[in-house]
Amino acid sequence: MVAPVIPVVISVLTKRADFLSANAGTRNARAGFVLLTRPNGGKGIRFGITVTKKIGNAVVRNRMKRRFRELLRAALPTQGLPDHDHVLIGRAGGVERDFALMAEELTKALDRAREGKGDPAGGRRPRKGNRKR
RNA sequence: AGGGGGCCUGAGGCAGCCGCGUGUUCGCCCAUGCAAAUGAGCGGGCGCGAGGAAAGUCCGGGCUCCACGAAACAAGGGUGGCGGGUAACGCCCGCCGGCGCUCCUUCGGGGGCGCAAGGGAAAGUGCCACAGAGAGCAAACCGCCGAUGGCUUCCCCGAAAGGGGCGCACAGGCAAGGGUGAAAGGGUGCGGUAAGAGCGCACCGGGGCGCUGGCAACAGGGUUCGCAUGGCAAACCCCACCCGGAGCAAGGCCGAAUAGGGGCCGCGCGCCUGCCUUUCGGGCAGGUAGGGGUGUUUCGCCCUGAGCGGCCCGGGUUGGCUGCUAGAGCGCGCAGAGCAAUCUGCCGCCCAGAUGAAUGGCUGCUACCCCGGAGCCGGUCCGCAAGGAUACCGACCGGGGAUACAGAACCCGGCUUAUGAUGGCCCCCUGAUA
Repeated sequence: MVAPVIPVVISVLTKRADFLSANAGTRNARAGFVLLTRPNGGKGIRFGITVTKKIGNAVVRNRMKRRFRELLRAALPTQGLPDHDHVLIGRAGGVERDFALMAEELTKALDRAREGKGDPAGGRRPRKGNRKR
């Protein structure tokens, strides 16, 4: 049996199925991002980042992903939920949002997730905007 | 100096802390192994780490697989002045002809800049809207003429017949001018004529045939023809030349849960009833023997009832590895050839290989622009000097602003499109003349 020097092992989500299942987890939305958390059955702390094409072109999306990685790198070893998948979904407000501000927001979102609280149950408001205008 | 335009360059730099991808090297540890070694992980050192467009995916190639005997033809697609460059191109360079603008002119022409898909229209078909009288074997609306023929209440001559004149615009002639149009059957001028017309002449333009120069596109000049034989080929078409298709999700390899397929071996494939079928025989349904599970066994219950077990083989889904970066490579290196594109030789260099996809976070200094300040500094100005002044320039201090377009995804050569600041060069216009 290997005795790990660093107890916290952080790995990256690479399978589409992992992202889809994370969708069913706890959901905490902030101005710049949405945090999804879901227990993964003893696979350690894992994270993933999703930025859709709606956010911008490739340069904007890559920059957002790099900043999110930096946020998670700083926060997960101490504040991450053990044996959970963490998925950050980029929102339009997070493109040039102040880094320190987003770090605070991530801390608060992780705190709420640890308490098991998410945004209102169901998470799916009745869709607006489908009406004919 | 100000304004406008074009081309090129350029794509901020340095440092600190934390962090990422990859290559290499060292160390530690783990797995397999007698060992050598191999593989995985962690840590340290060192090297490298997005673009001029990485973009759009519009052309041309390399590479890979598929198809194919060679070649030709057909079909389909593409290209289209000439020469050169190139691996190749629809790209690039040079030249030729055309058109536009502008300047000069001895009015013949010449210079500069720019634009363009620039083979063939007497091989054929088709089209030419609207406007206009007429648009393709031309036509006659306004107009001009009315010589010739015709008419004439007028005038003149004449005795009359008749003749002449002024007229009319009926026949007729004309296509200069007006008008329409993208385009109206060469242009300008003179002659000519009733009016006109290549009707005649001069020059220009054009067609045919030689000549000279040029590799050629073509140019020059000669001679001849008065010269209707539009435009569109980016409508079909004809001619010449080029092209097999698909793409790194190409292609190759590895392992193999589960389900299904094939082969071999071992055991089993029995019996009864009903139905179908042309036969040897076979098929279907039900039951039963048998087999399996539960259970210590009997009994019972459930499943199965013609297959069960073992070994091997190839294919699919998902995943991993590979292809994957040293090349038509790069160099504001040098020399040579060329007007140039580019090529040749020598020298130097190694410059991303990610795959939910590596460049980020925080901070300081500096670089660009604008505003303000202080006269401690250098110009500058005042003064003989000591010294003073601060409109302007630089340096200094303080504050503010701007930092674009955009992220490799197998790799090259182009094209197109996007793009903020800084330089450099050139052109045009206006103003000035130190």
